[in-house]
Amino acid sequence: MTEGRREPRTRGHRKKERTRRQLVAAGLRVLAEKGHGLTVSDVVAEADVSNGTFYNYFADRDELIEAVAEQSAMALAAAAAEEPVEDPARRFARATMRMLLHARADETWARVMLRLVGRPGGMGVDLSRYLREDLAEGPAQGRFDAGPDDTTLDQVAGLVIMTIRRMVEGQDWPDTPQRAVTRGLRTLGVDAAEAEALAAEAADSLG
Amino acid sequence: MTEGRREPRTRGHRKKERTRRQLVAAGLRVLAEKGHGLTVSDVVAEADVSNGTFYNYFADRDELIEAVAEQSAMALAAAAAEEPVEDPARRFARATMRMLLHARADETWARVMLRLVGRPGGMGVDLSRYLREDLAEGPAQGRFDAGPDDTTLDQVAGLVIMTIRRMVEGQDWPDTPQRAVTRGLRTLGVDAAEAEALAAEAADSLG
DNA sequence: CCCTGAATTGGGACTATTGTCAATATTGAA
DNA sequence: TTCAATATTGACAATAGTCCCAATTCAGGG
Repeated sequence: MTEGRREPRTRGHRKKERTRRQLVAAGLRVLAEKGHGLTVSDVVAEADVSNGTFYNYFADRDELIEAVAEQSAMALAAAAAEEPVEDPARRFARATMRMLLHARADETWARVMLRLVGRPGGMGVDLSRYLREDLAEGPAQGRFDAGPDDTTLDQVAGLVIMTIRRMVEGQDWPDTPQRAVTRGLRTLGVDAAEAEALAAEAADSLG
Repeated sequence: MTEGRREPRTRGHRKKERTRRQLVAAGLRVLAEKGHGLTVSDVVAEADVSNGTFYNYFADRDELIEAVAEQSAMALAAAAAEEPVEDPARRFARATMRMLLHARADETWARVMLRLVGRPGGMGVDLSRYLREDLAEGPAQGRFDAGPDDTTLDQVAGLVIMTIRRMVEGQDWPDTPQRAVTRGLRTLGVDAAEAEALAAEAADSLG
């Protein structure tokens, strides 16, 4: 959107890009260790660059966190995409379940994802993207009853977000992820029985 | 949770509580004027108290913003509650539409609401509360097909949040609020035709 | 191959803001 | 009036974010 350093053109520039990766990697480590009290000072110390350099790559502290989260989310999405699951509904169920279980297992990550909702560009990038792909194929295969219009996408993404939120708040039950996945499938037009079955299957094989 | 000064016991203490209201009021003014670049210094200057006093009432800057947002949301909810609308479905449609239109009209407010999602206690308080009331009556009147279980609540709240988000990002259409309301009603079990009608009615009378 | 100039990145001192704390002032009750 | 509890204050420490200058890199022309 704003800058998005695309396609480093020269090999020199490409080498410079390493600094950004250093910062993101350092951010990930610091975030993992100190949870949410992440400090720019910590990160630059860990990455072994100066304070000023940090702001050459990120507008503010949150933008680094966002980058870390995006990388994390992408790793998850990539893992989901590697599975050769044909049925879009089943793929959706598995990807969503994977995300919810990950959120439950790693609270820091979950909180970061939640914060992303309140950020300008965040999340339209990660969460939605990996959902949109599944949603697009559904109707073509007669799996879902509606195309992935904006509102449907909002609703499914919103369900995931609010479910993560519920888990972070500790107001969840053991079957919260499964119920959320069931809801998501039903929202997409999968009938009740099948939605239950797919969600249960995903919960069994991933949980 | 932590302290929560509840029920001022003496009239003197009650008088002291005025400081908090001063701060929230000042926060509202500053927020309205300087948008998001709100500063604690600005607020304490506006409220005419010292820096230290601020932190007697709020753990950090965001907590004040949260309080301001909560007050705002509550005002909205109160306005909705005053209307003598019997039908829970219609009431839900109107309240939700009101919120979405408000978000569209006041971007600062919308952004603040979005940030609330990523905060510890925020939002479970405001958005959910005013929805829950409507959701609870629906089944009793045979209006909705399901009780307000956690997942349903998550899904409706999530839809509202993501719709606000879409509007803030500028990726909305003129009929985005109406479509979101329709979706919300359908999620609650209202049939398609009726959902359309109620959403349209709400859009007409409030827009 | 080596200059040169433009452009980009790195550095770190500096400013601004947030958040802490111990001392002080105010309040309510006895 | 005195005491205990609580609110207020402003100086202080920690952290975020800015800015300008030095170092590096690249392209192009001797």
